[in-house]
This record gives sequence, C-alpha cells and structure tokens, in this order.
Amino acid sequence: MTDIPLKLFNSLTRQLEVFQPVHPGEARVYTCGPTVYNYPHIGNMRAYVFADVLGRTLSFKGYDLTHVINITDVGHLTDDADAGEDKMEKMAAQRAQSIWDIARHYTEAYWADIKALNIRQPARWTIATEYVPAMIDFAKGIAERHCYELDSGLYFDVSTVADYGRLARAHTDEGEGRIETVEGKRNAADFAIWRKTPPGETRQMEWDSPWGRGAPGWHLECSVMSGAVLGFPFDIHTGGIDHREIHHPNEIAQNQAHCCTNGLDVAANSGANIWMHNNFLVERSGKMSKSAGEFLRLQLLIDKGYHPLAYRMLCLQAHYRSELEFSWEGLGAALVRLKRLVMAVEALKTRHAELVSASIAPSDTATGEKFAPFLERFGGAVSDDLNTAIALTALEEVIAIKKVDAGDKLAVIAAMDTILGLDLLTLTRADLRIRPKVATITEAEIDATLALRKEARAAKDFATSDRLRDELAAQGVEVMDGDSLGWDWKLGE
RNA sequence: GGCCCGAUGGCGGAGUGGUUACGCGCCGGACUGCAAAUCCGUUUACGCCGGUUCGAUUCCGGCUCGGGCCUCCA
Repeated sequence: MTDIPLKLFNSLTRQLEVFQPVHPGEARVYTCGPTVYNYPHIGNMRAYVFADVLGRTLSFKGYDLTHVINITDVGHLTDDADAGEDKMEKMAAQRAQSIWDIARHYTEAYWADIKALNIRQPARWTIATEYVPAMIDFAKGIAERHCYELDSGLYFDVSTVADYGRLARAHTDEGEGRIETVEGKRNAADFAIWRKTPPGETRQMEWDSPWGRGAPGWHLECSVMSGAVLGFPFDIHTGGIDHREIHHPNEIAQNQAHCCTNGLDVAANSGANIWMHNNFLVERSGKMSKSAGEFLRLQLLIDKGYHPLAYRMLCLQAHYRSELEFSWEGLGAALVRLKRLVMAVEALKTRHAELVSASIAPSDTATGEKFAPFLERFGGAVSDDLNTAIALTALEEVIAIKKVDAGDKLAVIAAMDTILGLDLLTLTRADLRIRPKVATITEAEIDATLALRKEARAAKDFATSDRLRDELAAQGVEVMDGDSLGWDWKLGE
C-alpha cells in the first residue's frame, strides 16, 4: 500500500495532483496554526486532525517529513484587516493580564488538545513573535518594489504581482466596496504588512522597524515562518478553507514578491506546490463560532464523558473537504464505533498472548494473502486525497476476517492505525470510560452496589438485583453483566 | 450585488453511468434469570423539472432550498 501514488487536491489548481516532492524523499509541510487569544473550539481542531492525517500518510509512504505549525501570538486583528484591534492585545486588556501570559495560557490549552487528539508533534512549532526580526527583513526586501507607506503602516500593492487572488478565484475588480477602506490604499485588496502603533499609544507587543514602531501584519508571519524553516518552494501548505479567500492569497502575493517570480501557472511560484484546505465543522445553525460567548471546546466533550478520540473518529468518518455536521448524537455514534474497534483489538491481543504463551505457531501460512486486498483498499483510499472514510471500512473488514493469526491481524491493524491515529493498539476499553462531570456517584459506591447485586443474583433474588441495577441507572451508571468492564457511564444530553 | 459550494435512507457520511458503501440507530437472532454490553443478520436513499443515454443518484441545463466567502475566523 506504500507504492500507490499519493493524489492530493490542490486548491490552487482545483485539481487532484500526484504528490511530487520538491526534495526527493522529503515532504515539507506548513500548517496555519491558531491565534492564541482564546481556547480553540473543536472546529478549529479539525484542521489539525486533517494536517496530522496528511503528515502520517506522507511518513507512512516513506517521505522524510518536516511539518511546521505556527503559533500566532501577534498580529491577528479583530476585524478590518487594517484598522482593527489586535486580537491578542484585546484579550489581554479584557482579562487584565499580560499579553505574554495570555499567549502562553492558550498555547498550552491548544497543545493539550493536540495531545488528546493523538496528533503527532510537528518538527517545529514556530512562534510568531520569535520571527519578528525575520519579518522585518522580509518586508525590507520587498518594500521598494511591492509596498508603499501610509500613516497607518506599510501596505502591499497587490497589483505588483501576477495572478493575485487566483487561489480564491477572486476577480480583480472590487465589487461593492462595502468594506471601509483605508485612506490612500491603491487597491481595495491591498493589505498591511506592517502596522504602525498609532501616535500616543503603546502596545504591549511592538517592535522598531524602518516604518516606525509597530507590529507585523498577520499575512507576513506565515510567509516568513514557512520560508525560513522550510525554504521556498516547499511541498504543501495547509489551512482551513476560510484562508483560501484572503490570508493565503495574500501570503502567496508576498511569497511571489520575495522570490522575485511571477505567475501562478507555475505552482512553485506561490511558495508551495500544493495548497490544501479542510472544510468546516458545522452545527445546524451554521459554522462554529467563538463570538457567541460559549463554544464547543474539546474539554467540554470530555466533561460530558466523551473520549477525545471519539471526536477524531468523527473527523475521520468524513472527507476533509466536506463540511461535517457536529451533533452529540453523531459524537456518540463515533464513540460507539471506536469502542467496538478497541474491544476487537483487546480480544485479539488476548488471543495473541494465549497463542504465544502456548507456543502455537500461526497455522495459516497464506494469511498474508487474506489481508492483501484490504491493505490495498486501505492504501488506495488514503492515497486518493486522504479518503479516511473508506480507509476505516477497510480496517473494519480486516477485523471481521475469520481464521487468521491474531498476531498477523494485529500487525495489519497497527499499520493502518499508523495513518488513522486512533491509538487502537494501546487504547483500552476502560480508557474510554470517562467520568462525566455531572456524575455524583463515586466508583467505590458503584463497586459496592455491584457487589451487593452480585450476591443477590447468586441467591436468585432478582427483585433486589433489578432494584440495584435501576438505582445505578438512575445515577447514570449502566450495568453490563456480559462485558468485562462490568459497567459504563450512560451518556446523553 | 459578486464569487463559490452543497442537496444521498431516522441521523452522520462515502461513492458510482447499469452491481451492498460504511458507521450509529431501528428491527430480528444468539447470549442473558430479564436486561445491558457483545457478536451475527436485516431494513430504508440518492431535492424538483427537463435533456443526453439502451440505462442517471452519478453527465448537461434550469429551478427550489441550504450554506460559505466577499471584514476576523480552522
């Protein structure tokens, strides 16, 4: 399954393309990371699950992967691209905390989610504020030919590069002009690459530059960090689909200016050969938002008793380019699916251990042939623009195969899970039993009640036995006599 | 107003010019004191109107509905 060519959908050409590394044997990937002014919601995290699957696939296929994810801790504005407040500054003011404390707190919260979702660590987390000098150098390099200065900052003139906005399929004209434009801008789409601190104000985060004291523009950061660590052109740039319209076209324009090349008919001139975008996680009401005040964090799912990998499963069931509907019912379905996989693997591990201790050699020498078609299906699915939905079915079919050696089957499952990242070989059924925050009964109380019930059943006192079971059910505990775990939390809304 | 995307069975969600997606749920069976859990089996679909075709859920056109972007957003 490693020799199938990997096809990926390139947003720049809107076509599937066979992955051809810039550097033979290597894969260099940059992922637009979070702005750490608040907690990430689960929709945000979908982007990193997607990037993780991409990275795992590239690794699995033998490429030496260098994956970079940035942490935006400066420069991301609240509204209008040029006149708005910095998100970081705003949150710091609201919370009366240092902006650096805000950044650290939310970066750590983000990293906790990354870990909980079994997302592999990238080769490098690039922190935007550590690259400010590099950003200034980058801006200096393109300022003369591509930028102009206004009172509010240094602006990029999008008319100075060819094919501006191709990624977004944007027209060069400006439409309705609904946006409040900054006085003096040459083109409506021009954007700030350096934002001067207004006279008389002081920001918590500001740096000296040839254009005055201020802070870098958001778009500049990604150009600089990706180029600095991966070198232009690199292989793949990923991000949420929203970035396809503004952020990435602007990034591309800067990259073109920096590399002194023109024309996006040659994809590499954009800075990356392939631009990939994951679609949104949505709720009935529309896409997820943080603006409503309360939003879906991974921790909320955990508090309700859902294992975080159930969310990963939910993501894997859909194609990354499709919108995915979130519901508690759907999350529950994903959890059940995950649980059944985990139970099957646990049973296999037990069986395998028995065979090994009894020194029974695998009887079926043709076992590899039985797995071959499923491995091929799995590999084909993943290679077809990361179709994890199909890949999952191949995994489940492998689990259902009868009369094969347990060890061999485990090896196949392990190989598949290298890409899916569901942690199937180490996760246990008990790990999935997460205590809901609302539960009041202690596990000791549950054990005590179960012990009483066991006595009653032994005495064939089923009235007592059923009463005790009902009592537990009333407290959100589901008794399962035929399950090795014995009981589970009953999840519901 | 402009650009773009989607519409699949109870829910989620793949995919395809003629053949079972799949998962969860429902239903039936095994197991169980009865259940639950588990395992096995099973049911229901491709928004509307035209066109192309021997044949369309799949291609083309129109319509309706929904969503996204055009301002920050994964």
